[in-house]
Amino acid sequence: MVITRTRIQEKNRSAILDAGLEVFSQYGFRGTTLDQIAEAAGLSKPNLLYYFPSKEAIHTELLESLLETWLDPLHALDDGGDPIGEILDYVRRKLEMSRDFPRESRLFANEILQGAPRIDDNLRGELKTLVDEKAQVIRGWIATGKVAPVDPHHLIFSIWALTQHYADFDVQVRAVLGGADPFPGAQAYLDQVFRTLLRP
Amino acid sequence: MVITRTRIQEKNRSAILDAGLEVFSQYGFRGTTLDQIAEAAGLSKPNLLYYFPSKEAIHTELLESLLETWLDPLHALDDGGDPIGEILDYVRRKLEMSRDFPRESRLFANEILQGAPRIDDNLRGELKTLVDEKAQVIRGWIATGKVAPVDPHHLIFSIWALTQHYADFDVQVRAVLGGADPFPGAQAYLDQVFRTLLRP
DNA sequence: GCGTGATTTGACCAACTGGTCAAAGCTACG
DNA sequence: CGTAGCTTTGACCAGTTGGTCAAATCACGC
Repeated sequence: MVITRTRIQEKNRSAILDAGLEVFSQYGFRGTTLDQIAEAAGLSKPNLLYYFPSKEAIHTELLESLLETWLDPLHALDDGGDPIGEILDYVRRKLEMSRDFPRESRLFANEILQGAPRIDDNLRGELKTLVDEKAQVIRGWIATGKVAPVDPHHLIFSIWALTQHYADFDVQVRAVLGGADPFPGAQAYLDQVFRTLLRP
Repeated sequence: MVITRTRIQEKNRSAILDAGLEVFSQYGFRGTTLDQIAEAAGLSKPNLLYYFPSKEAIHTELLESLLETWLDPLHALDDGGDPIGEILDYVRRKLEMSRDFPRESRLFANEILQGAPRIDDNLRGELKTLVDEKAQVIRGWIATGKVAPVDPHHLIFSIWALTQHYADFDVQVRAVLGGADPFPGAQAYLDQVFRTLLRP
């Protein structure tokens, strides 16, 4: 079954999703109102509900498309590549996502802070499977002496923490830096951290 | 002016603050209702408002007492101590706070995610001052060759990110680990990360 | 330019929200 | 005891919330 959509539908649906991302990522699901989304999207509230059946539906669609793209960089971690280069590339890609898609990062953070009520299954299923698989790859690299021995799970957590921090805690980081763009410095610092950590 | 309080006041005020911490840290300010707090505290809503003038007042009091204690570990970073030992101790203390006071960490994360509307001044003022001061201490250690050359600001950010991650993203971390306690492993991993990073 | 289906909206609703208030209940102290 | 002041609550209020609906408006192929 193919969903056909007019140009108007295309335009308004994406305006709503963009507005929803903006507001949900700041206030979380419960803290967001349909009126806020409607205003950000430049539509009336009943018009919102012509395109989406409920507030929940907007949030669900955002979360789903987020999860899809969120793990792409980890998927790309290649068993056959140069180990340290692969990991440093992963860090770079994740940091770029924090820079280019901070709202998506915050939407995810909000969901987790609330106890992940809507994506708990995904975390325990798809995510865990993927992480376990990549942890095995890293273990292989360690076994052959190409990477210093580290706990692969905590290594992955630390990459998430360090990169997402620059999106999720952006205001704090910029406040401390006096407003300067943190990303160039972050890139260099993270490179240094993981290079020294992983050198065998 | 000394505020005197009866035992009942003492007990109920702290029950409300505890309940508020529980709910605010999960749903943020806007996403939290007085009824939720009242139920968690085991009081009626009017009774809540007998002890605090408004929802805002509960939140403000929580944030203030949080900020006070949140930076204590950083204050303790001692110019005169053993450089690498001082930094590793700071990491340890911050990780212990994530383990023992995860709700406080999440309350703070929620506030920052929302753009820090209530603590922006504090971030740009007190926090920035303290961080700049400690960054100077670290720069001194680097200059005398006691610590490898790293960007001190990003070093501090990375300590915050790595330790708070275990509180703020607890459900995700445990989902991936299959429910196991992450903290012993985190402690060992973070020790390793900063030891290798900072060794001159 | 006309008609049909897509789009938009004002008016509306019940439930919930933060907050008030007067009256009732309770407690400590003389 | 008794009572003055502390504590608790049911009833209430105005504003907000997610969501509905019928009617009005619009866009597009014929």
